[in-house]
Amino acid sequence: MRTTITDVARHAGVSPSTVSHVLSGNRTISPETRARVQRSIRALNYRAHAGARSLRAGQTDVVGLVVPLQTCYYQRVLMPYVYGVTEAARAHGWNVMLLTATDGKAEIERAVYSNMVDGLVLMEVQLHDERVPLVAGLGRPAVLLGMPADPAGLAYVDFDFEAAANLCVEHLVGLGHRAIGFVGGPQSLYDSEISFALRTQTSVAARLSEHGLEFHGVAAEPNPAGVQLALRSLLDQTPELTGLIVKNEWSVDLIVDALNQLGRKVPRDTSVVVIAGQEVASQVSPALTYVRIPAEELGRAAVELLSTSSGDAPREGVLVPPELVRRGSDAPLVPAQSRS
Amino acid sequence: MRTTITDVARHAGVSPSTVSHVLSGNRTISPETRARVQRSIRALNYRAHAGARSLRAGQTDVVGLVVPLQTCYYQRVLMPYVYGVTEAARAHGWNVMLLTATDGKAEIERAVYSNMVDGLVLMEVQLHDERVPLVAGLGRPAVLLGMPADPAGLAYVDFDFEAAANLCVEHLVGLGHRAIGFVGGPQSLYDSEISFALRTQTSVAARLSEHGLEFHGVAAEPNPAGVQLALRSLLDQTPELTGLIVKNEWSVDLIVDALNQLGRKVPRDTSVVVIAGQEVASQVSPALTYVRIPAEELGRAAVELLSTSSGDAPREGVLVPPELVRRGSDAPLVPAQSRS
DNA sequence: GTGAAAGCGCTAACAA
DNA sequence: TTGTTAGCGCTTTCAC
Repeated sequence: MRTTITDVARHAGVSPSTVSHVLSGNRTISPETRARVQRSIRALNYRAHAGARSLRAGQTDVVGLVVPLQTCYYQRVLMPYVYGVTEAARAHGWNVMLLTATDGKAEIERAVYSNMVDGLVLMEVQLHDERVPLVAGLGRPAVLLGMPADPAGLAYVDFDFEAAANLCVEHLVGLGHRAIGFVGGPQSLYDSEISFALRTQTSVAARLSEHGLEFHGVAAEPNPAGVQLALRSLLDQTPELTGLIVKNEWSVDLIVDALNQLGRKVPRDTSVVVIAGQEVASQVSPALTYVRIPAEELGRAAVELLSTSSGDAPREGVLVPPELVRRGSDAPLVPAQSRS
Repeated sequence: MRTTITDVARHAGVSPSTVSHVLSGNRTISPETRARVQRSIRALNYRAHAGARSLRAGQTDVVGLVVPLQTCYYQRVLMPYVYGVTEAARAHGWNVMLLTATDGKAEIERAVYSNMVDGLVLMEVQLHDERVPLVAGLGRPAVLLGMPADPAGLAYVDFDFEAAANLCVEHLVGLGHRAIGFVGGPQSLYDSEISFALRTQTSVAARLSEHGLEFHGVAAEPNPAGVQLALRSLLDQTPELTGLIVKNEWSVDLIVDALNQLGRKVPRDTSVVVIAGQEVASQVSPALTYVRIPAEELGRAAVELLSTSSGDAPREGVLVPPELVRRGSDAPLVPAQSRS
């Protein structure tokens, strides 16, 4: 049998409402009574029934985390976001329910309409994401972890991939490079219009063009063969490339190898700058110059924003600015004829 | 205002109990009434209030997934398990609540005693895990995703790491290798007695000893420097090694490189066999001979086991047998003097 | 085949 | 400062 608030009340010799108020703290209780009740709570190991509480209070203290897990190979990138979200949620006294929306909208609707969650955090937001208008119409606090083309009045948090792309271009151009290539994620990311993938690529192209430079990009599938294929095709078509911007979590540990196999030394022949999460970038040897995606912080920020979005005012987005860390895979351009 | 069962009843011109029975299906309802009610449900977009239902029914249809996320660098390995668990849970009509037990037992107790979850799946089980006796005493269905020293009557699912270790040893011995080294996970895994880490290492040592061979093992920290350091120290102490068994998710993509840098070609000088999840092993170039850890299947199996553990009978464990896949990083031993 | 009504455990408005 | 009580939305026994 469950321990109920009535059990505690009986044990402490008070009424249930007194116990309730000791718990919630919104009534002045005499110190003695409070102490006695708390002792009983401890003694009986009492916890309020979450269902009853949510029925009565109309809120659950649960955040729904919507993660489309079907993109299997993307999983290793997702975990730090999840971690950030759950940590921040706990700090607010909230629990996290995993909504792996393979059926897309249905699961979200169910969770909200059946009052299982108070609010939502959406991960893996696409540029044109059908979940965004759906969630916007739900009338619940919701935060997008990723920037869509139209946030529909929802708050969002994202890494500033445009600025990151620009930073990479400026860095390489500043080192004298004029022929700069781009290695992007798997084609499927672009097909499904995953927000960051498109934004990064577009910005690289735009900023190169501002410098009067051409854009040379490839998509690389998430495996060794795919990366090698992509690199080869890129360098076959444009052998004069001396700078490489890489936004592809799966190629990071392969890129230097692949370049070596194509007869290019890093950074002597080719400078490489990577945009990636820390856990990816820091695994690699030799250390790569990179722009870190602060996944965990982004997850945290999403929950913080959620805690603010109870109001009805349409919320704006937050873009976290990038920072470039030099780690030795980049070097000033040396004219070909003067190389040792 | 929420849509309630009473709203639906009114809309359909029946009583709430009729609606309830249409939903649950445990009463014979005339086809016309059923159709009318279902139309109303559809029309009003009705979903039962999860809290009310759990209050009344005494169950939540929620599974608590206990993931100690604090071991940050371990995150990339965890996701496939999470995926398997959530998929299988959905198939049972269950939701998944993420319990990132940084405070260990407190969060588990809270979730159970406040009736937020019907059952538990524990990940990252340690050999002597304080959560195991705790959960065993909770009287709720629970499954361990990992084998502890004493399951305390709880069901568990795990990969058969002993068998995997044996398989690796036998394979290398079968190829003629007599000096075989072992590269294990970070020291912290052994310190916290993470079950699989200890079991693997112990089994490798035991099986080697059965063949009259010595055990030479190192722990490697999860970064390039750590792996190189570990390998160097291993090969400094035992330069005659020609076979290497690797159970370290972070070194997989570094091991061949590191061996090259130490002047050893794979598989000519050194044969390498890896125990790792697919998403790790398949990312590497050149392809490594490996024993795949079927993380997703293990997650699924845990939930299946949970669906069976409603009974009170103490449950037994399931060990999933390993399989070795040859991919080219191993070769028969060639005596040193006959090498080209 | 269907309806009325009690009660799951909790909170808060109302009483004292 | 504390107790009494109604009712959140649902299921299910009991009655018809």
